[in-house]
Amino acid sequence: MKYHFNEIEAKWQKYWAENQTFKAENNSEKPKYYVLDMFPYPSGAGLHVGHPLGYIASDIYARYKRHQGFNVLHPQGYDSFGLPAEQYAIQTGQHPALTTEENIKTYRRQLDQIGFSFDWSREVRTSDPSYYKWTQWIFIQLFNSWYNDDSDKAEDISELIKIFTSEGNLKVNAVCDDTIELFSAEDWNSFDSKKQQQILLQYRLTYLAETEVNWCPALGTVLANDEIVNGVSERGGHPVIRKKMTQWSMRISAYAERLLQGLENIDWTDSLKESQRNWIGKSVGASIKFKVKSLKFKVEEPTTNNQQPTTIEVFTTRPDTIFGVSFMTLAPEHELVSEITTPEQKAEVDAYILATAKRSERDRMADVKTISGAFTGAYVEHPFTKQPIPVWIGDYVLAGYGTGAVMSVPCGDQRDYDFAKHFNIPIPNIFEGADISEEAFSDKDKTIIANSDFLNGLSYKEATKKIIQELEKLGQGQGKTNYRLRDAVFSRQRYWGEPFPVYYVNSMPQMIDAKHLPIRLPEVEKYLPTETGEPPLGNATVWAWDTKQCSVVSIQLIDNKTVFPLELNTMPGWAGSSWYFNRYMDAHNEHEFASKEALNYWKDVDLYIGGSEHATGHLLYSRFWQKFLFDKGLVLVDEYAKKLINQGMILGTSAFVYRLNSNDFIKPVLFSKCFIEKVIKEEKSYTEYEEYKKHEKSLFNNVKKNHGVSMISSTVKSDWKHFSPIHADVSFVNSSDELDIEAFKNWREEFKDAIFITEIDNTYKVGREVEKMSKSKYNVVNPDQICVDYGADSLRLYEMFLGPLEQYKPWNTAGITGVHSFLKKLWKLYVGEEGLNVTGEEPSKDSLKTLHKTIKKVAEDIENFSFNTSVSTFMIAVNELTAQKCTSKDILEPFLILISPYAPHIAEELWSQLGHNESISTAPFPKFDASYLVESSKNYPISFNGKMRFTLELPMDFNAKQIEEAVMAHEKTQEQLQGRTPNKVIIVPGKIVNIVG
RNA sequence: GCUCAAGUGGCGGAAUUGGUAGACGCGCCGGAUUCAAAAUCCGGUUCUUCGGAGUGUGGGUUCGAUUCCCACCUUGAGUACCA
Repeated sequence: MKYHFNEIEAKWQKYWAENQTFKAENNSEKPKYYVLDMFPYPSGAGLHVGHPLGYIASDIYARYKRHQGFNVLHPQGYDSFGLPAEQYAIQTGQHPALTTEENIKTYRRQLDQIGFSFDWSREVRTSDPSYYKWTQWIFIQLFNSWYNDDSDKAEDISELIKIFTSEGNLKVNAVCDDTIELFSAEDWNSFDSKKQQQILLQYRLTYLAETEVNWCPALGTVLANDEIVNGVSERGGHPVIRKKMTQWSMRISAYAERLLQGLENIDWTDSLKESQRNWIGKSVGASIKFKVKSLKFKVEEPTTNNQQPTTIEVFTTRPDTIFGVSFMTLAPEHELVSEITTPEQKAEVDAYILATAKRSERDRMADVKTISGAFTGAYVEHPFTKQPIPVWIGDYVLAGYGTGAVMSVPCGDQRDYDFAKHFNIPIPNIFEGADISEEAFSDKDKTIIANSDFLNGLSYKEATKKIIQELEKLGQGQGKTNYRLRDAVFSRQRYWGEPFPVYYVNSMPQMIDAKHLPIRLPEVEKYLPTETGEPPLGNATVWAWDTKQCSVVSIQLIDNKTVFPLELNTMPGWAGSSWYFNRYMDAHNEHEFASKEALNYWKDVDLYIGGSEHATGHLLYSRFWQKFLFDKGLVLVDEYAKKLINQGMILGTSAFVYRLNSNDFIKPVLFSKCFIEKVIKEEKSYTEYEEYKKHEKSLFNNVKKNHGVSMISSTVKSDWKHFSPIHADVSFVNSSDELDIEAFKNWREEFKDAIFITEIDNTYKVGREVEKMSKSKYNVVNPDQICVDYGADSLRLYEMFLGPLEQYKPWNTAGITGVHSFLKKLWKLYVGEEGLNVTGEEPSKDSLKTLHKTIKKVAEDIENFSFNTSVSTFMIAVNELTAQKCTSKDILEPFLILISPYAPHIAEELWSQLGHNESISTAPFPKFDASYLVESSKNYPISFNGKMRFTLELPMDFNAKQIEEAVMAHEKTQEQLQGRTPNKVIIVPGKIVNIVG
């Protein structure tokens, strides 16, 4: 009986589906274990061999945990809202829901054929109304919450209203907009409803605000910072400009400190935690207020009735250097710029602002070295020396960070230093013993302050502490911690996303009552923005909220009395993926996003596997939402994933043909790899060069003869080095790098008549290079064909065998024959020509040893996520058992359980052939017994000065003295020593012998 | 620039606490089987001037270093005027 993998795999995939083998129950005697893969977006291209890598690893772990007696939750679903389906809809008119449905079908078929142990009964899709109902619901909870810094958690907005009603906002310690005005209870109660709503918006965890956004005109949408790469959109590479728009934002900044601290308690990779720390960007320093002088030496008289002079607030991490301030710099966008600029400087300042606004983010980044700025004509007063300090604007100061203003200390900050040099601003030195003639001195640890009044002689730490005290006394500053983390824009001008459960009364946003959710995505004629520049939902005809009927009605009924316009933006991609891991616990609950019982049972994800590209997007936002849900008592843990592993990317091995760049040939001329290599060698080796010249001659003669080219012009020869490598589809190339010329010719019209300059043996060899796997590089390898040719078990084993899970590694289909023939050997160990080979025979000592060392190694490997080494271990074990002619059921049966997480189909089949009626999936993992590994002797490596020269078999129970005697008496020892007496003999019993001297 | 990974045969990689470097597989070479091919099986495969040398380079610690320390080089990823 042969190993018919296709039949076996189809049979067991059907069995698992029909018997719901991997369905997880929400209550069980067994301990729980939750294994999760990062949410896939079902793209139209389907899976390539790189995608399942993480899924295979998590599947092995999930199956292993079932063998260990855990109740395993291993779900899968789709992050099915997103831009590609929408862009396809724009191009073809096909509804994104249809495209998405088809893509999901393809994905599902591909996933099923690899034999994953997913519990498909819990599948979720973010674009399904029964799912996004709860995304909308969470949005409403965020809207109805504010962040109380005193209790350090989110609280209900009704609590805040109570405080406002009874005592105003003077004592409220909340995370809110910076521009909040102070009011008393009387003020609050006298405000009209609109004003009250405006104020509350400044506190809510999701709020509507005019924000400067990254607007991409080509896509007609706003992009998040992490969707922009090098100043252009990540998708499509379109230019991005800055624009002010009214947008929903998420007050993630409220959670900055907790998101940072939370990293200490989770077992995620260090590089990922580091990225999140950088992204949160905590810096400790002080905020300092500088009073603006209208005239050069006089503080401006208060003009408003609140009796406060205009001040500029700065954030600095070096308040200790305050006596080194020689100018102030504001971002050109700073709101005080127009107010403080003097009439004489107005023209210059306006021109500068205009120039910087025109420059795209990309331009600004491209030339960081160009120093530019303008003097406003205004001065501020130094809080201690009372000296005037000129105020400049410069685009090296970012409006979005800190207060958008810096106190410039050129002696201590390189950018301030460069700016001062460029504009001839004085650079006072306030550091003892520091040389600032060439560059700024920014070493905090070596700082000793000088020329700074009461700070003289102090270190950075001492001076910082002292100056903050002094600033507080003056009421002009305090210690402050700043975070780089910005509030996240939550509006997208797109169609294919979650609609907001929001309508507008008197231009103020109102939440639709949760009981009317979901608010379904309306139908539209076109998926583009409207002619007036509104988002695609502006095309919807039935998109207004009737507050009487509590339903979505035609926009023609809008009267702004009982029928109001609905929000036209949709939510971003990260909305649905920020909480899906909780939904899997209770995927079909219609009354709650998940029941208390389910949440209490599963609690959190024990193992989360996915790509590191989500480090600062999904993985930060989802932690934020989880913390919010935790504050509201809706989930039981504030970090949802205990352990997270990043799988590395599988890279493609691209194939290249080399086209000669010459106009002398009408047809493309493609050169085989050997010529290219010779060209490279040309400069290196004379003999090679001569040989190559001979080649060249016969080559061109050949070209002339076969292709009727009568002349080779001299330009061709001078252009000889100029080849263009062109990607060839890897499916035309065999394992010896030979190109299927006919297939290549038929591939694309332009190559139909191409002239191929082959190797001497008439084969055409392609060049190879490792690159990211992508359609455009024609190096994508599809798992479907591999499953047909070698089977899913081979694919699973091979993906693991390639190398460590976390590493980047190139795919090479040729190598799969190794694991495939291993599976055939495994099969043969159990099944012979006439049927099953397995007997009730007593196992041999050697076979027991093989089994138990395999149990030990495989268990350790899985615990350490070292799946590649397990595959080697299986190979070794099968080689050994075959050599031992092992037929014993006592060995072969437990061995199947070991391999079942990796190659589940073959394991199930052989398991059933051994007479089991139940699936192998929950068979208990074999127990390791160390007694089978005890050796009676050890083959000692005998080293001389650390170099191993020979080995010597000695009894295990020899002590150091006996070993030494045996070694010294050995003839090879004497041979090595050549009469010398060793200085020292190091003996580690059971390990090594090292003779020194 | 900064942060984080990683550098081992022709290739993917192994060596878990410092103790026989190159396991396992691919590829390649030789052989068996076959009319032939595929498949299968067996043997070999770091380099070598056959003394040895050897884990990116140069130092160091140690009886002993792929493993620990210092400096540097290269590659990849992330981030970037963050005050």
